[in-house]
Amino acid sequence: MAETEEEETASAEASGFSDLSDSELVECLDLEDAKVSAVSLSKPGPSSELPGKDDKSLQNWKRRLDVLSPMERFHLKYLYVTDLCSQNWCELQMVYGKELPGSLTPEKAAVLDTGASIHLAKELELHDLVTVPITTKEDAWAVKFLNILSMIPTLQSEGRIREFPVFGEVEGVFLVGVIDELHYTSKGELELAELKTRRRPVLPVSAQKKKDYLQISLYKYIFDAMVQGKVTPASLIHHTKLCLDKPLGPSVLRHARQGGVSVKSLGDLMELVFLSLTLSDLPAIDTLKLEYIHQETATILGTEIVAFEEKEVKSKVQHYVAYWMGHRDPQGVDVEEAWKCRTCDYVDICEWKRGSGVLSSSWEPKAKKLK
DNA sequence: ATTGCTGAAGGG
Repeated sequence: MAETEEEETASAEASGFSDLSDSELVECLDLEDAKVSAVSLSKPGPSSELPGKDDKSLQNWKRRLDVLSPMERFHLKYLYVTDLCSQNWCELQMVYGKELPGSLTPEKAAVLDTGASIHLAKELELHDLVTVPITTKEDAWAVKFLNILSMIPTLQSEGRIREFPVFGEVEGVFLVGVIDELHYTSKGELELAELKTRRRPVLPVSAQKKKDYLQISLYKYIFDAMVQGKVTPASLIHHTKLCLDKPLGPSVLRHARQGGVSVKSLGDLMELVFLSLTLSDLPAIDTLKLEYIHQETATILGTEIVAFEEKEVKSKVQHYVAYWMGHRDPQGVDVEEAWKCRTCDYVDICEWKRGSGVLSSSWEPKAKKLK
């Protein structure tokens, strides 16, 4: 389907700041007032501050003042693994990122783009990419499932795959992510390898490493659960609200047939994936490896084998999930990590007030344009 | 829309 010039312009704008609808704007502003307002509504106070006087808009107003959990407020049914990782870096920054999408500085975006194309180049070393047009989220998940169905045998026969999709419940929240690389080592162990490209030719500071540990630990946690049959089709459907009876798009069906998979419905496909995951003799991930390379020169800056600490991962996730479920307010960084604010795009709107003893004058406030 | 929805990761 062809797009007109006008439509393309409109969709480009929609990816930026101006994308906020009226209701979303209200929701943002309500962040701090929500609880107070909810209380004041219970008494028949002066209605002059309410917009409109008829029942309908009053009800609307009330609904918006309801204390919604962040999952509800952002209309999320699941989270990305990298959401929790951003949360690990700075929870408030992550929240601002959700509220004001597309506000990265061009400099940062360029570094991310470089990283993304290095990853893409590595992926293309292993396989070709095929574009499959999709129209529904059911189509999107179907393509993900078809990828899994083709990748599992490839891993078992050739010993290496990249960009393996993972999904599953962790501490009450459903997580979706993509494992950078899985391969068997010479010892026959299944190793997860995560490549991190860096702008400067130096190893990351420990805060960055911790975030990367969390990322690959979550991947292992979810992957292991998948191959152990703990991620069931029922759980997947429950969290994603996929419609099994919605017919798959023609391009998806054609792609499936070309890949030798004869399925008619999404339900069929999910059952096949479940069987393939659990009956292909896939082991749990044995080792977690992080590799840091310099973007410009591809110099290896360092390689780390990370120990999987299940209890630590779980308790971290519990803490993060408490925010998403609305059990606690979001937090900014501790004073010791205030250096992170120096490169934060939201530094000039951030309301995180340092606790004891740090004056805002020592913060060299740096005006940054949000775009 | 009196309403709905998601490529994930990309680096600091």
